[in-house]
Amino acid sequence: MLVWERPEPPDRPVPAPLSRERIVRAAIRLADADTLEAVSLRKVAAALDAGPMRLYGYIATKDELFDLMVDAVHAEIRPSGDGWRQVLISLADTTRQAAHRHEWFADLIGGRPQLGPHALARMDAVTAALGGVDLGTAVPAIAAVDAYVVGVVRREITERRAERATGMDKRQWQLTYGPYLQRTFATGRYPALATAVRDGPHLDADQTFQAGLDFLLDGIEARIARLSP
Amino acid sequence: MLVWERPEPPDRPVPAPLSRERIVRAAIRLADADTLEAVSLRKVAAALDAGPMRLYGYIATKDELFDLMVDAVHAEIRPSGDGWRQVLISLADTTRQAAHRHEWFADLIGGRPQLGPHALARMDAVTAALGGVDLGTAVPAIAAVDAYVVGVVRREITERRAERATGMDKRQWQLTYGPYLQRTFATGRYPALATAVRDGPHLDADQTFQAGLDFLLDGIEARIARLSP
DNA sequence: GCTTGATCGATACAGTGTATCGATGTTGGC
DNA sequence: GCCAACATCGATACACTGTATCGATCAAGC
Repeated sequence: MLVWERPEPPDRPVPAPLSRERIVRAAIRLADADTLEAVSLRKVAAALDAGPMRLYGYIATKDELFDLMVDAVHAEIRPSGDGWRQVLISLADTTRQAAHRHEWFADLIGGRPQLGPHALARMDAVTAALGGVDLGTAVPAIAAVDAYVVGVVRREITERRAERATGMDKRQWQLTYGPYLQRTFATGRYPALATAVRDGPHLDADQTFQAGLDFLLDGIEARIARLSP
Repeated sequence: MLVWERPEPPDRPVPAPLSRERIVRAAIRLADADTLEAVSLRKVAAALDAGPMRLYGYIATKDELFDLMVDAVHAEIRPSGDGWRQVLISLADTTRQAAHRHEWFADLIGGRPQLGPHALARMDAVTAALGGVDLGTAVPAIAAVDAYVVGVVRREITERRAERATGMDKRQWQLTYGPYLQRTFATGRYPALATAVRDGPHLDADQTFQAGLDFLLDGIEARIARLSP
C-alpha cells in the first residue's frame, strides 16, 4: 500500500488525557443519573473510553473518588448573607439544595472527613462571615447547623426515594405503605403516635426544615444575647 | 458394616433452626466486630452453619437485613425522663450511646425509612412523653432533635474512625493529618478557619454535642413559652 | 408403594474493587 | 544510529459480592 494512501487515523486517535477532574465529573454524572451504587470504576472508566486500571493513576481507591465527588459538591455550596443568622440560614439552605440536586450526596455526607479544599473553603467563608460572633459560640453554632442539615437531608432524600419507589407521588406512597401502617396502627400499640399523625400538623418538607432550623437559630440567638446584652 | 455399629450422628445432627432474629443477631455480631462492609450474606450464613441461599427464606434482600439490624438497635434506645426537655435530652443521649455501641449504626441511620416495630415504639414513647406540649410544636421538635442526632452521630463516628485508622489516639491522628493540614493552612487560603482552629474553643465530643443540643432545646423552649405565657 | 407436589439449597452468573506483571513505549549510553 | 535498561501502563486474573435458577430431595396423598 502506498504511504500517501494511508487511511485516516481512527476516530479517537489519541485517547483523551485523563485527569482527576474528568474522572470525578464522569462519576458524578453516573451518580446523578442513577445512584451511588451505579458508580463502579469500570463504568466510570468506560465513560472515559479507558480501562478500569487506568483510573488508578489518578485515584488511589474508590473511597477517594467518593471523597473527591463530595468535595466537588461542596464547591457548589456558597453561603452568603448579612449577619450571622442569614449566613447560617444560607449555609443550611444551599447545602440542602445541593443535596437535592445530587441525591447521592445524602449517602456520603457526614460519612467521611471533609478536608477537601472546597469543603475547607466553605467552612472558612462561614467562619469569616460569623466574625462578629464570639468564637466560643460561633464554632459550636456552625457545628450544630451542619449536623442538623446532615440529618434533615438524609431523612428528606430517604423519604423521596421511598415515595418514588412505589409510584410517583405522595398519594401512591400512602397507597402502598398505607395498608401496612394502617394495620400496625390498628393494633393500638402506638396510640400516642397515631393521634400525633392524625391530629398533628401536616408540614411539608420545607416547613419542617424551617421549623427545626428556627429552633436552632433561636437558641443560638439567645446565647448571643446572653453574652452581649 | 453391622447396623448396630452405626457411627454416632455428626456433632450437629440437625441444623439449628433459623429465624429472622438469629440471622439479625449474627449480622450484628459481625458488624460490631468489624464493619458494615464485613457483613456479607455468605458470612452471616456461615456463622449459622448454613448456605447463603438459606437466608432468603427469612429475608427478602440484604437491604431488608440492614433494616432489621437498625430496628434491633432501636430496641436498645429507651428514652425516659420527666418533662419534655429531659425526654428529648434522653432521646438524643440514648440514641448517641447506641451508635457508640454499634458504630455501623451511623452508616445506616437516616438512610432508610424507619418503620420497624421498635422504631415506631420509640417514637410512640417520645410522643407520649411530650403529651403536655402542643402537637404543633412537639412534632417538629422531635423531628429536629432526631435530625440533629443523626448528623452528630455521623460526624463523631467518622472522626473516631479517622483517628483509629492512623494510630490509636488523638496525638497520632494529628501527627498523620497534621502535615497535610499544616501545609494547607500555611497557604493562607483559609485565614478565618485557621484562627478559629487556633483561638476557638477546643471542645471534646461530649461538649460539642451538648452545646448544639442546648441551642436546639432553648429554641424549642422559647417557642413553648411564647405559646403558653 | 408409587406418584406428585412442594421445598430447599448447591450451583451458576454477572458484577465488584483492585493486585499482579508482562507488553509497551521511552530514555540514556555508547 | 542502535541497542539496552528502565519506567509506565493497562489487560488479565483473583477473590468476593448479591441473588436467580432449577435439579435434588423429601413429604403428602391415593
